[in-house]
Amino acid sequence: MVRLPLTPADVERGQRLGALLRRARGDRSMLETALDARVSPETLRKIESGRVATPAFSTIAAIAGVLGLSLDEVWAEISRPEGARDRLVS
Amino acid sequence: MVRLPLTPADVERGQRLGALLRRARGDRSMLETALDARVSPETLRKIESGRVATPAFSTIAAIAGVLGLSLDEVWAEISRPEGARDRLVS
DNA sequence: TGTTATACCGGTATTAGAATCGGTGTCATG
DNA sequence: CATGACACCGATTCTAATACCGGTATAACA
Repeated sequence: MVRLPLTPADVERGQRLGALLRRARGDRSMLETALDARVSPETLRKIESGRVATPAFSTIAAIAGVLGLSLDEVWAEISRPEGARDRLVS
Repeated sequence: MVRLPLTPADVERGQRLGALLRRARGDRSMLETALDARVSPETLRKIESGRVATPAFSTIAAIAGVLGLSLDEVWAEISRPEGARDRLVS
């Protein structure tokens, strides 16, 4: 294998990331947020909808900067499914 | 255009990111660090040598986690070239 | 109604990240 | 000297991120 396909864990983490960003955006315009972060509105929409599982570090950093989010907190949130519902393979 | 090529600014930021990670790794083994972060040793080497300009958020988060780095501080360091006054490891 | 603005979606194009392989250099230790 | 363990490099493979396009839907408003 050369470029491993996304694992289900990757996909789920991407969905949590998207949901988090959408919540944090609140009632702000998606268009304005994307332009402020200097990313394409399509890219922001795909990330928010969970269709981009592993976006670039710089992309997330730019969006988080616009939304006033801490990258450390974002990572902590999405890497452990909140609610402490750890359903890993035992 | 469809997928914009990397800008010189992207490349330079990638190089700063790599240099920062390498300094933070200190005398730790590159192999051990990569395995702990669950990334390929080649990937870590490419990021440290600045040959991967825009790595994935999850990749950097995993490496930073192993090295005990704050993602917010990493981003702050590499996104402003002027403040390149890194006196972490001398 | 028609217009405007935003969000959403499928399809597509193109670059780039992530990983493997094979080989080289080095340094320690047997 | 030989061997083993890392680090490094170039080439290659293959998937995924980013972005643009055309179209649809919806709501606000003149």
